[in-house]
Amino acid sequence: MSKPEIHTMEELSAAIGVSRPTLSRYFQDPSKVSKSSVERIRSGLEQVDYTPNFFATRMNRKSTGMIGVIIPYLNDLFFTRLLEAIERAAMRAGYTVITQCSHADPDIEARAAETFLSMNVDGAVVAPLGNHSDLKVYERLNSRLPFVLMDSRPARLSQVDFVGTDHVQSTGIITEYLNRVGGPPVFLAMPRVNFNALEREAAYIAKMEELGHEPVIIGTEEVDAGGYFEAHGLAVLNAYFSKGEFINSSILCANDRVAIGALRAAAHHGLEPGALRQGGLRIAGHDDYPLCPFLIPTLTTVAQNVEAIGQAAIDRLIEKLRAENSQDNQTVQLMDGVLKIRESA
Amino acid sequence: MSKPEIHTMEELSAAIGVSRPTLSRYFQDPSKVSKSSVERIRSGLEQVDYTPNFFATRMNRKSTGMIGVIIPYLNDLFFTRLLEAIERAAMRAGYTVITQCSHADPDIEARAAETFLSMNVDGAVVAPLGNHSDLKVYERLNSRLPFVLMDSRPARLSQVDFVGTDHVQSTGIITEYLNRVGGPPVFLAMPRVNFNALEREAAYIAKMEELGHEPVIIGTEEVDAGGYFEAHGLAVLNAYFSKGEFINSSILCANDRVAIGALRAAAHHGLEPGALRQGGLRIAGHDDYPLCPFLIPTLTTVAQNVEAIGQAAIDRLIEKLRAENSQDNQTVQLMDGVLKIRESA
DNA sequence: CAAAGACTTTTACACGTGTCAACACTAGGT
DNA sequence: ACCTAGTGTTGACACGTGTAAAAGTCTTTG
Repeated sequence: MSKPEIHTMEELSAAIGVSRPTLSRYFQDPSKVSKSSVERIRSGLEQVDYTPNFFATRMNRKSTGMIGVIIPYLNDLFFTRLLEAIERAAMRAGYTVITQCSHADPDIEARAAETFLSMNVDGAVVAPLGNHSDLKVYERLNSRLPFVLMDSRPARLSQVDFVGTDHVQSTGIITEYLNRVGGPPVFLAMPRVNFNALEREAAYIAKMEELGHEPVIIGTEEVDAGGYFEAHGLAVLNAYFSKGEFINSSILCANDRVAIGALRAAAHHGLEPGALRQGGLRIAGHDDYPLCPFLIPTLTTVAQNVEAIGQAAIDRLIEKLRAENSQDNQTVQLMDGVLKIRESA
Repeated sequence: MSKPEIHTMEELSAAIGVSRPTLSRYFQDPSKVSKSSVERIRSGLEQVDYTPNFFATRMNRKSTGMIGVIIPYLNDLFFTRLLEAIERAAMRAGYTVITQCSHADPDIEARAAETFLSMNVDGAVVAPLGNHSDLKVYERLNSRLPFVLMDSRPARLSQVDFVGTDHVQSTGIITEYLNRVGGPPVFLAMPRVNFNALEREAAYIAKMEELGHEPVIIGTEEVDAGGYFEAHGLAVLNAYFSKGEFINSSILCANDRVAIGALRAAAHHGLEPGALRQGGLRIAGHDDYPLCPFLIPTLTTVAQNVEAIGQAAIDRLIEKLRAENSQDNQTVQLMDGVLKIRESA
């Protein structure tokens, strides 16, 4: 571009004849400057190429206007939906989101937390890694910042705000549904990489006992799935189907990605899971992964209210950082899951 | 934690009896400080809670060690794979990646670019939004920073480095394959939201003419798909299948997400696309979306070498920012696609 | 024992902007 | 023309760290 580059407010001040502090106030809130100055500055800015330095502006402000978010994986549409919900909510509230992905590595997660602290973010929202994460990282963030945990909750962490799905409810309704339409379901677990895996397992067991049935859990063993839940579901069920087991069962998968593998295993063995088959194979999932309506058959599942979880996490965070000194109590918000009945069960 | 918090190097200097400039050098490169001091600092740091202020450290350094990345969508596993590849490559090279998602909004994309400029990032990598993006944004970044475009390339943008897939080659080999095993394929287009959509269309047409066949393109019309490629493919093919059209054709989808919708449409009409059917319906995609091996049937496609694209983008960027003053020429790197033959075609 | 060398510390200034108190200015009313 | 109120501007200091030159200290070498 042909516009001359200007790098500091000082230069800009000299160029358009308005004092530097006035410019500073203009960039923060134009209404704090007289109309005549606003006009002069605005027309001046059209002649030159200038944007305030990001670091200098954040350095000695009380608030940086930034919220740090840590997500465990990116290659999972559930987390990307959650992230989008959070970014939208934060944007509406006027905050900038800085995202870090821990890539399933506790060291990276810890490093990201330190980065947020050194950046003086106004608050942090974290979706925990799971078993492998270092709880001290969360405690440290919680003690120094407005902090909210979401999606999955470490059992032994108290005094930390949490927003997520009520897995007792969500897993409960789908267990009940499967039991009603197809008999007592089997639970196809996923590798216990996060706390939700265990919560859903426990919720399944509780509901089954309430219904007077024996819980049956498969797939807890490690399978070489390369970190892909789909491959895990596929490998586990392939093994059982090959032996002729669970061919006519209702199978509740720990999440939709596992269920995608399960559907594939069924197809591979010529089985057609579905609600229309009387007494036959049924497969259901959990989460309402965006692809569910496009699978073959379309996947019955329980939807997590991702949008609400993201919004609530940001709402709670902002509530905390507005009332910094009030020592309010721990808040736990659990959203209900919604049954999505489709073809597969 | 019980460790006393220290907020400035000055305080730290007083606390452990080492001068502040020495501390500054220690944090940048411990080898620039004598062993005795290193030992003293290290043991001192274990007694207190201190991390250097992120903004202050970046403010008057020549290099911020940060690379800005802009991605159009998050809810697409292709882009998340690309992002992961980039993050890994950047991390290996010692750079911190700042990611911004433009959410398919050119205004957000432009704002993200300005943010990067105001942060003095060392370089920027952008996957363009597509038709709607403002080319001036890229030109501006390119004129002020080491800059690399990836994945999709605006036709009218010259003098900008690019890394992506050679769609003439990739679309060519799958067109040829389909033609060989199932007769001349139809091209199921996707909404022309990005430049790759057009490049693949053109490559398909060229290959068909080379083979002496009439190209047939469907699905260019807007369908109300809510931004989901899967829904687009489903809606378009549902309409044709209902009329009995293309029921025995080879269908090349513009990408795998469209193909997922296409598979669903086939299933909905009781059709079974697959290589094993002589002369029947075949469906293929493009990209090698991670779910391809789990679809029913598993999806034949052309794999983009995502890992290589990410690595090459970072390599090129670093090459540029190391040799800032050398006015080297534009570099365009096109990676070959690899045919992935599975069940669907 | 003195001189050279290797570090370290000190001193001083710089980065670009926020912030507040003190100041200058304009407009309105008498 | 004068005073006051109100608003806008300016000067001065602050934020936390990087950086370079000068001065200091200590160890090693002749």
